[in-house]
Amino acid sequence: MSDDRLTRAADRTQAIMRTTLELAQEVGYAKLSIEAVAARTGVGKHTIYRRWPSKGALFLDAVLTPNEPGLHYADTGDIVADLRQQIHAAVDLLGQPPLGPLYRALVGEAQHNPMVAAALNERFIRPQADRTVARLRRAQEQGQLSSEFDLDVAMAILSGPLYFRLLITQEPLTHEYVERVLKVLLAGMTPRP
Amino acid sequence: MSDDRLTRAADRTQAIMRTTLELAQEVGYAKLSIEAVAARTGVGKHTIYRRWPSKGALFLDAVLTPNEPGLHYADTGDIVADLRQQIHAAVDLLGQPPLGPLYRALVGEAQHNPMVAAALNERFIRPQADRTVARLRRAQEQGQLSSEFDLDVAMAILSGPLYFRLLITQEPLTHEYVERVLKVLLAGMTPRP
Amino acid sequence: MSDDRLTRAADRTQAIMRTTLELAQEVGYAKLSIEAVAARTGVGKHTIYRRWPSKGALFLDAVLTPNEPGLHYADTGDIVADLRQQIHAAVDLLGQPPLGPLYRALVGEAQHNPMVAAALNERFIRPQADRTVARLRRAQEQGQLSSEFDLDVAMAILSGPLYFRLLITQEPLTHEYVERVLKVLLAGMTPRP
Amino acid sequence: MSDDRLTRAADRTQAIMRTTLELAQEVGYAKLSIEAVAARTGVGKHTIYRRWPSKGALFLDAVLTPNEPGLHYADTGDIVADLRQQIHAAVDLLGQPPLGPLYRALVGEAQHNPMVAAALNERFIRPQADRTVARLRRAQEQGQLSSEFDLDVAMAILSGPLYFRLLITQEPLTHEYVERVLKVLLAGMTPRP
DNA sequence: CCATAAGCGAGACGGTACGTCCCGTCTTCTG
DNA sequence: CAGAAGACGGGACGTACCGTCTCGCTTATGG
Repeated sequence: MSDDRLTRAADRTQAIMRTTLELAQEVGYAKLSIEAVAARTGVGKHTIYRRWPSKGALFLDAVLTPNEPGLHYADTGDIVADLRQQIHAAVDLLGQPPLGPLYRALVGEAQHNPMVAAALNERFIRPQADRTVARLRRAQEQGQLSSEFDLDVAMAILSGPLYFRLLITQEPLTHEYVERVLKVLLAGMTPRP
Repeated sequence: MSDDRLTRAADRTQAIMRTTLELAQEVGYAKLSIEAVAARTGVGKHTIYRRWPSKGALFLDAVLTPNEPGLHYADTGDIVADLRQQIHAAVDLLGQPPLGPLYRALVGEAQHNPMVAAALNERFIRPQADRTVARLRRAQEQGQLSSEFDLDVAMAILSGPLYFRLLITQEPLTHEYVERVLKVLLAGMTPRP
Repeated sequence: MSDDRLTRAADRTQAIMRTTLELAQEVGYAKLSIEAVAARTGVGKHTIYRRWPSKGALFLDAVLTPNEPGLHYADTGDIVADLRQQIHAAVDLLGQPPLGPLYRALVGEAQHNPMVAAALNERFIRPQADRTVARLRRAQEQGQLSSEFDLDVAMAILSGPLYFRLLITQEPLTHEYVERVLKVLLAGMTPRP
Repeated sequence: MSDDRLTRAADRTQAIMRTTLELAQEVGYAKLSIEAVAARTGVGKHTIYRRWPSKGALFLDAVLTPNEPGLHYADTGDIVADLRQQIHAAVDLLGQPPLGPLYRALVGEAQHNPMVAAALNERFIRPQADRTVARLRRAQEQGQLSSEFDLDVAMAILSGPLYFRLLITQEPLTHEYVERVLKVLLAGMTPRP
């Protein structure tokens, strides 16, 4: 049956991605090798190359598949509360193992590999950015934000400092930090009386 | 003479770094190899390994040495003008070839290699951050900024969105973009009447 | 109908052998692959493996099937004329393309693959050797050869130098050469007065 | 010292050839792999590829180096005795393990690989053939052979049937067999009264 | 002012992994 | 229901670099 085949193929795909994460956590992305993934999964190398064109593509898939951003963005009616909730969730997700280091490596790889960069954007970055901007726009329409406020930039100000810490200064990503960022953003965000 | 010797050694060091940049621009950092750098420079591999412990360290040196941040931060008395000037300079430097792509690769490498991350911070990121914060502090002391304004976060809000574009969404880095960021930051920055 | 089926099967068998010869002539036996034969014939690999256990067996079949030795050995009554005719025919067959190089490869393969060696003997070598010896025996019985003459060795002296040239020194196989061999053989062959 | 270096290199070369023979005897030439030779010798693959361009070339060297034909051809004054001695020595060498099977494989490889064929001729076949013909010529000059006797063909008649047995019919190579060949050859060789 | 050691180019070396090819087996779907 | 299509685990290919290691050859003082 067709189901069987898909299932079997899917099983292997899953198993390979699982091993990839395992090995990446053990030895780091830099020392990860397709050879080792194949060996540990008990799979021929070709079975991997048939599915992914490069180590980067495999790693991207392995990291993002279990972490596709949820489809909804909380909307309690209170834009500040909603933004706060989201940014803290991001800190929890990216600021610590297991995803943190993997995600850092993924962004690192994206600097060398345009295909990875594009896929990362499409599957992870843009969806979340779009939902954030959409939520902001709703708030603006409801008069919670001044009408000339720059929503795209607001989104970038929420994300940018977080990535700056994560990738550049590599200091620990804390809730306290994003709270401070949020506070500054809010200062310029709320409609002046 | 000792001078000669140092000069000779320095010459080689310079030559190797020059070749490294050349090759990195031709084939990209990922395909750069110490073997190729040695061959093109006309130097034994050992001569490279004697100076740098890894490809990452060599690349970092090659990229940063000609781009150490200047020692001063403009201070015209007008904090807004000064910040604007700096951020536009950063866009000019990082937002286009030749440095742009190299710098992206360098940050990418820093995600896999803690030594590179540390050196990048020490030689490039922190000095500039410190000077920015110092300039902000001066402005605050002069009453141009509200006294409870969060200077570290302000600096991160200037840099973060820039890096977010450069590394994550990989859209072109424009002056118009940083101008918009600056505008939002200023909204929360100036002392409220 | 059963006829159809057999015909269909035979067609495929023929087609596979034809492709095998084609490819062997194009790329040489060493680079011949069952994969390529299957692909070019438009046949599943399994269809080949169902018929032949190995590349060697397939190649043997492909080479020998159109070249099974004829059933008769000329008998004009003149043993010298008959031997001469046969040996020149052998030179024409094996000493030049298309069969020459294929046959050399086949003998080469026989050195690694006992099954091929056995089949080669059974289908090609022994039949011809037997007929040669039989023809010699008839001549001996008719008094054209001295009675204590060693017929098996005579056969080997006719074939051996030919194979020596073909396989070992790899000089061109000429009619002049076998003529000289024949002359020496005849010197020890004819009954001394 | 230069000696050290040469010695070191020669040591490795020797070790690799030794392992090659070992493995060839264990698994056969067909299943011999450069990978396995490298692994068992404790040597990088490149160290083998640096010395030999192919498995065939390596194998040829490994087989022939310890078996270069001696420089002399016995000359007791009795051409028959000398030929007999040589041909029996050949049977002893090629007709049984360890060299027999290896040599068969080598000739097999020569059918696919012109470089191997050429080297085999140059290092093993031609030297012996030349010495045999030279010995025959001496005998002819001394009147032991009829003056119009075909020396090249005589040599081929000594070697050919031996190779015919070894490579084609693959029957055991016995002293009795070559003795019978010799006898027929002698019949046409000696000057007729 | 020469002996000596340090730096150097060259590149061999044991390794690891690459990405590809083909093996022979197995499964699926189609004509 | 035989056969094409091709996925699969496996093994080897030949290549590219890794980082370490001699090896002779400058060359430039320091005894």
